[in-house]
Amino acid sequence: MKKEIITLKKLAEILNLSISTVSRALNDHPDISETTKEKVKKLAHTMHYIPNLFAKGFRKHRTNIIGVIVPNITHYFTTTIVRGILEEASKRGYRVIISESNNDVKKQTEMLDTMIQFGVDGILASLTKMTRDIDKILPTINTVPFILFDKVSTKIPCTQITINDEEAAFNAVEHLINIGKKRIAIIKEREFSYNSEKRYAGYLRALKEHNIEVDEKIIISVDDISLHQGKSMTNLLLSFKKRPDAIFTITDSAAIGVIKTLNKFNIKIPEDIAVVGFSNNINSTIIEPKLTTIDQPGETIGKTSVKYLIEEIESVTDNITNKMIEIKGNLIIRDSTFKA
Amino acid sequence: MKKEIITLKKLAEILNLSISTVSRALNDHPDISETTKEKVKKLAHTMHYIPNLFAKGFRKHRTNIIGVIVPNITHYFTTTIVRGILEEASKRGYRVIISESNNDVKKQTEMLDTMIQFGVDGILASLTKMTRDIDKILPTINTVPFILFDKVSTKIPCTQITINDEEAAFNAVEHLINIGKKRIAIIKEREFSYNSEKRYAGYLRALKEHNIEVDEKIIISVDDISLHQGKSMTNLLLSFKKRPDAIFTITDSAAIGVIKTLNKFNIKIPEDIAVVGFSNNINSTIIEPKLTTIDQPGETIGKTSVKYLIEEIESVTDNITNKMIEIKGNLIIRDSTFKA
DNA sequence: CTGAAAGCGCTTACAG
DNA sequence: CTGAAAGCGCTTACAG
Repeated sequence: MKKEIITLKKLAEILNLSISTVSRALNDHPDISETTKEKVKKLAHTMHYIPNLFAKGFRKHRTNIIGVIVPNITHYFTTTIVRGILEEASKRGYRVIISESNNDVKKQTEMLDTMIQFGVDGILASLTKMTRDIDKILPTINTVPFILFDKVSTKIPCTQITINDEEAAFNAVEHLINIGKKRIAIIKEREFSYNSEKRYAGYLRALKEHNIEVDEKIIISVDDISLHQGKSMTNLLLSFKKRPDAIFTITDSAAIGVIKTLNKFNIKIPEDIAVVGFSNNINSTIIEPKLTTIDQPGETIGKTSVKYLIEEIESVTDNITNKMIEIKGNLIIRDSTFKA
Repeated sequence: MKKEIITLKKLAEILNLSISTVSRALNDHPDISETTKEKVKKLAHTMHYIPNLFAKGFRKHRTNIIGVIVPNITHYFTTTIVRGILEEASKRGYRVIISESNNDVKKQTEMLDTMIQFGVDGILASLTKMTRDIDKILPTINTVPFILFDKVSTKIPCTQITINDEEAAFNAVEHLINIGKKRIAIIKEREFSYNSEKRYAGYLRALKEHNIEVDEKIIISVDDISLHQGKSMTNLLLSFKKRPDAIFTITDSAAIGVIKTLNKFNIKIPEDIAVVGFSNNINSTIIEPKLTTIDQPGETIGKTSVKYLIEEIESVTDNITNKMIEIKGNLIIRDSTFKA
């Protein structure tokens, strides 16, 4: 079933040229005459010559493969990043190998090792939730160009690409203030997470700049920021004597849980309680009322990550300065905060 | 910054052994004495020897890479398949390279070529919507083991893995009949699509087996089966004198459009009109009422595809019989058809 | 049980 | 402008 494989050697034999010349002709080496080049290229074309990229990569100590690790490939936002990565990588002649850590730190470490062993030219990683033992990751950073995106950690010395969490959250909360809300609750993550902390910081700054007192009671921290937690925390918030008039959650899924619960109790959104999420999931327009949220430009994050990674890979010098890149997220105002 | 690379040669020098012996020791060749093996393995371990898989693959004419092509990586169902593929492939020692065709036939062809050129051991593909010119795909099938999943085409002679579209649709429609519905509309795709046709066939069979007359008026075909089309086709259906009492759509997104429109007109679901989708998207539990639908076990489809592909890759004989594998989807009954 | 040697398909200094 | 040769890191028939 296998077709005969055409190699440089075969072409050389047919053309009565040396392998070196054929190789150089195909690579447009300036030393080779135009006539020879044409001859060689023509034959290569008609015989459907396909260079063996493995031999090439092996020879050049380069594989042109980028390794990508994500915690969960089924998250919509992640897939938009992946799309950006695939597009930019393929445009620049790189292939992409993807692994999913399933938020398992051990798996993540294994995958990093496997990728190194496999000979990827560089790695793009989004960390698992609980990546505390940075020790396991540091060795790989020193082996191969390494960049973090989305779920990052300042403890790891490398270039990191995130959304402008703090500023975007600030804008979201300021929007709530602008529509007249004065008692704004936040639902965030309890465990330290870069994104959650930044968004919380943005929340605090917005309140401060608008002289709104911070009330610890309506700052809710949960272990697992999910639709389910959004529901139960809303129940909690509704049980307070002084109910909030707006709820900002650091993810859309939690925000959807909030809306579902408010709907259940026939609480008017946004009049009684406004809701803002973060991510612009596909779900955010399925729920009624549609959710005001921050659109995270996943494709841009993916493309940018690839750009910086390839820069490191192809850089001739070894002294790379680590950068913190923030991609702008945009507030999308929908019915959950605004009544047309 | 690059660490020194340990090779077989280096190990051999240190141990005063030949490269061949070291290689064999590491690969547990029976000829090598236990003492030597131990010595070699110990040093390899302490020196963190990592075999160069590219050299290995190059030597053995095998890359242990599987190429995967999907039309749209952001679709939830696709990501669950991808998850299954990644898991099964990694378990069997294969890496996965993913490409997204964006439903562009030309891109799809290019990607197939690139993958072949890159030397993947086999390809797993889900086709673009309009893959009519099979000619472009046939050459690759003859070059490398090739399997289709999800979006398949009977015109291509290869093993194909799909959900049991016909049967699942039959079950869905029979369920509607069982809850007392007698005038069941279907929203399907106009252009020939394997999945759509199969689901339509299941619909017809269910009506037939229950002696319900087929009414062409409520068999709606659209170009693009989307939420938006779900909405407009519902408007159309509602304009009929004889309205349907149930709507079966061949995708969840269309079904969600249906529900949104019915909600808008305060039509009771499921009492006045019941709704069934197909896929079990995440969205199907966000919408109210929650959507009855067919759960497609994406992970199983992914794993099964990998299983059959690797079987072909590692098969010694060339005569492989093409199989049509159907993975069972399960009807998930929710509020859009059932009132507890 | 171990080693020398060939070879996978390519690139590239070196020589002419 | 072209060629012979070395070498990337590994495996494996062949020989001893």
